[in-house]
Amino acid sequence: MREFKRKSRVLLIDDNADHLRGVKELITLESSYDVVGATTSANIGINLAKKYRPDIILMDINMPEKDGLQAIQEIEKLDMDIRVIALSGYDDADLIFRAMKLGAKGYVLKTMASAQLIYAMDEVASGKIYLPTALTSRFFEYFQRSFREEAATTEENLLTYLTAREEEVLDLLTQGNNYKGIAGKLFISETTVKTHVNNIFQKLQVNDRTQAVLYALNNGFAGRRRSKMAV
Amino acid sequence: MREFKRKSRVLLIDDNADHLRGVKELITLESSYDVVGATTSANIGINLAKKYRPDIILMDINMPEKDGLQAIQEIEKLDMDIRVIALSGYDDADLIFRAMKLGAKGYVLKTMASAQLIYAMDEVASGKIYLPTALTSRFFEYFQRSFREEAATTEENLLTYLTAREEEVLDLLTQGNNYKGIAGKLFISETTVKTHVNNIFQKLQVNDRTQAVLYALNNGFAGRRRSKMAV
DNA sequence: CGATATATCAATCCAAAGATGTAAGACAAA
DNA sequence: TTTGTCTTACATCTTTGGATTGATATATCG
Repeated sequence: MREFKRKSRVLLIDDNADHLRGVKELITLESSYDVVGATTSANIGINLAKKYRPDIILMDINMPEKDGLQAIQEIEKLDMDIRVIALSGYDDADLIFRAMKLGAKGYVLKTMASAQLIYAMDEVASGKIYLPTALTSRFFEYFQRSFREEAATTEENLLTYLTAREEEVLDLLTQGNNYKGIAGKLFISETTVKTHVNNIFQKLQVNDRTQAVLYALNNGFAGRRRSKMAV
Repeated sequence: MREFKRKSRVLLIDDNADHLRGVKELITLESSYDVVGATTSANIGINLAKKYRPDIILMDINMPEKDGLQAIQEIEKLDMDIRVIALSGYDDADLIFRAMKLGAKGYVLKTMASAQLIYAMDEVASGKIYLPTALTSRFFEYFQRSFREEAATTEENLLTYLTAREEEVLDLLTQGNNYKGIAGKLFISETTVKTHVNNIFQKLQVNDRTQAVLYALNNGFAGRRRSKMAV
């Protein structure tokens, strides 16, 4: 089956013309890839991508004119099943993290052996996501650090002092309910809700419902709302 | 230098006694590791960890009594530089994601060759984070999917209708300020703030400040507050 | 058993928040 | 210049929210 697979079509985007030429030659030597375009401009590259619908894009992400990361984002938005491999001169954890977050299917250093680039392309062409082991380690260090910081602040958590009922009330607060709404949903009177809410304020050491909601969300109160990580 | 390195101390936690014994034998055969403990109970394991301070823990994460993930979390909280490698029978993306998020330094399938387990231990002992390539791919698929969904919902965003000043006001709202606080910080009168806030309510189609804040936080309003991903 | 914690409800009272309408000055685009 | 948007500001009125005090019923725990 493998020998009948059609060649994968590759688009190259790299503002360094020399490097662009080098990579192009390297890939053209590989019988399993066709270079359908090569440009030093991210914007032109995006247009070429729309036009030629390559299978894979090798994208330099350290470009002055337009940020390669932004270009990745725009290409992903097209939702055309174009797989982007980020090329970079730096093994900066933050860069790796952001590239992968934006949907890059691989991240390869320019200093790496050409065999590794081809291997990455093979893996990505077959639908996998490829990160060199060393970069995977870096990625995870960054990834875990961002959660360790969270965990640290979650240590002493005023939320633990809330009773079960108070948690229910707080949960409804974090959904934007007012007293009447909460009372209706819990089948209790509005004044009872007021009592609970006031007790919550005392325990969380806040002055109003907005602050209570913010405290809850910033301190691991799930509230069935999925959240995010800043880019 | 390598031959002078002291043996790494390993603690095994696996509720399956047979598997526990097998792994113990396997590791004892390796000259570079000492098994300092082996237990079928997560709780006992945590206590052993405190007592013997192993370098590495191999932790089964599919245990009925106590969740292995929770055990990882507790061990990480100890902050004793104990490196946990998750052992699991399943290559479930969500399990991998949560284990790594909680600080596991590796994730190895029980079905994998023993050589791979030893390799993972070698890598982790040397300070790296190790995930088999296949699992790395799974992890990233999960990782990227969680962001794609975000991007999708952020498409049509009522926040874009806000003026610059309104965004400033909303930002202060998401920090728990009341009218007086916002007026003071922006050097404008309280009535002006009221005007802005009311306009914000109209544009975001909400009824009160809490709902406005929730809308902002759930729709990519950065608000200089780092956020999280639910476990 | 008595002490304590929780959940329920009510009556006040004051402050804060929200709705609505109006309007003036700045500024940019048509 | 005119038009429109944005920012500022005020007055008025209604509703909601928050603080406080006190009361009752029901568990749970020692």
